[in-house]
Amino acid sequence: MTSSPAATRIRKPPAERREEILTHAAAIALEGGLERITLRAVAERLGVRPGLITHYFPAAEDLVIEAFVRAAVHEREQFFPTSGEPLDRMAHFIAHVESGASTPLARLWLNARHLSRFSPALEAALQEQDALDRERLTEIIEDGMRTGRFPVADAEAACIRILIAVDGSGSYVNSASETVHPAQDHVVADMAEWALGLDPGTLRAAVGALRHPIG
Amino acid sequence: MTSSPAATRIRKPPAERREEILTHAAAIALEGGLERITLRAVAERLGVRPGLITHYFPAAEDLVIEAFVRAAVHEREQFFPTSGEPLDRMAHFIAHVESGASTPLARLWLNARHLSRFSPALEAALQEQDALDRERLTEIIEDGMRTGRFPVADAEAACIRILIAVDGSGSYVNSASETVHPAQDHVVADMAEWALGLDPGTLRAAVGALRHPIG
DNA sequence: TGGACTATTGGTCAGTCATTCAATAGGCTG
DNA sequence: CAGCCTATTGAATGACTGACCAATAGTCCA
Repeated sequence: MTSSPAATRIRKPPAERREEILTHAAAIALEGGLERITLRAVAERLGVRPGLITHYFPAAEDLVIEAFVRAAVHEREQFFPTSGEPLDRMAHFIAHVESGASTPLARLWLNARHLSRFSPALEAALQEQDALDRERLTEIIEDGMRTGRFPVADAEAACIRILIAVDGSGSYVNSASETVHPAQDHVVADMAEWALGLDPGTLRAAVGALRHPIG
Repeated sequence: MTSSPAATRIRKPPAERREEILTHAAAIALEGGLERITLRAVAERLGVRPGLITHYFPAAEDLVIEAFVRAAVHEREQFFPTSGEPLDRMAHFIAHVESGASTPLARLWLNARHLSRFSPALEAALQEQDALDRERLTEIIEDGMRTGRFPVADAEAACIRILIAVDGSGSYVNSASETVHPAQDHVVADMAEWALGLDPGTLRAAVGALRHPIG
């Protein structure tokens, strides 16, 4: 539509072009899955010839991995607020998961978790990103423990339990059907309450308060 | 090894051949993943020409789906014991998951959950199998509720919570590294205790008793 | 302004995949 | 034992994929 069939060749500084490629590859991965990141698909989106992608990423697998990392890093910012009370930060995290806003990311993780079976390099990248998530979440929990807000004793154990709840409910992200049971919608909040030693309903209330702020 | 290069052509009754194809396809899926089910791969395993597979499965996708179902159905029997006290049956289920015996199946489910993104037919089959698992597990829970062994009120909610724990811990099945935290090894038992309203340690003990029976 | 560096192109190649179809031959039935 | 039915083969096709490489042309610098 926009460009003429034989568009004039545009030459960009390597760093910028590489950036551009990664951005579009990450977008493709989020939209359609990591296996849709092909030299041709990325090239077409950029209005460029496939050979150019090979020039920047001699091994296509590396592009896939870097695109995954980029998407994971970028989306993480949506999850973890930088400041606030530990309970609110936890509620924010859970609200983001339960709202469905994290669906594309959940799909991507499911995708990567499976694909890592065939690619040790992707597996390594995935574990690194996993560790970063654990770090962030553990921080929040430790904050809450310091202030006495979270009665739990072992922050890492709680973190792992919460993340397993997140991954577990994220398993169904590709199942189109409606929720099987109402409990499913709030599993993460419920399990987090249990994992953190909070009174039942504490987190659900905090999550609700986030959605309908009073003041 | 066994067959001569130009083996004589063996003609089998269609039902038997079809069965054979499905069995080998399911084996391939369990070993290397659903995407390894190719006409050529299956044919080679059977000592047969690819065209024959097409003859029985005109659309390759159907073979993949049926192979997945076959593997899922077959493996389910390993999970759910037919008789015994509800607590023991639950413990058996959890022991099977936590022992690592279910690893190949967990990999397969992860695989199918991701692939179902691209195939509505696979997605339907997957949901059907999912429902069967829920049914089996819910039965056990309802049994335990009837006898007063499980204090929980909502069997389906408990079932969903337990399965989410299973799927959540199954997410890491392709991550080669050792366990990050000891809590990870027993998440399913711990979460199940919580979901069923059992005293902490009840299920862990029951699982342990299964592994080291006294009498 | 001219020249060098290299980003970009265009084309090729080998590999994998599913699908299609006419020809072949195994084994049951009359 | 002859003949039919169809399970099975062999080969070709087209659509993908990543990788490779020589030719081309932007853009910056001397």
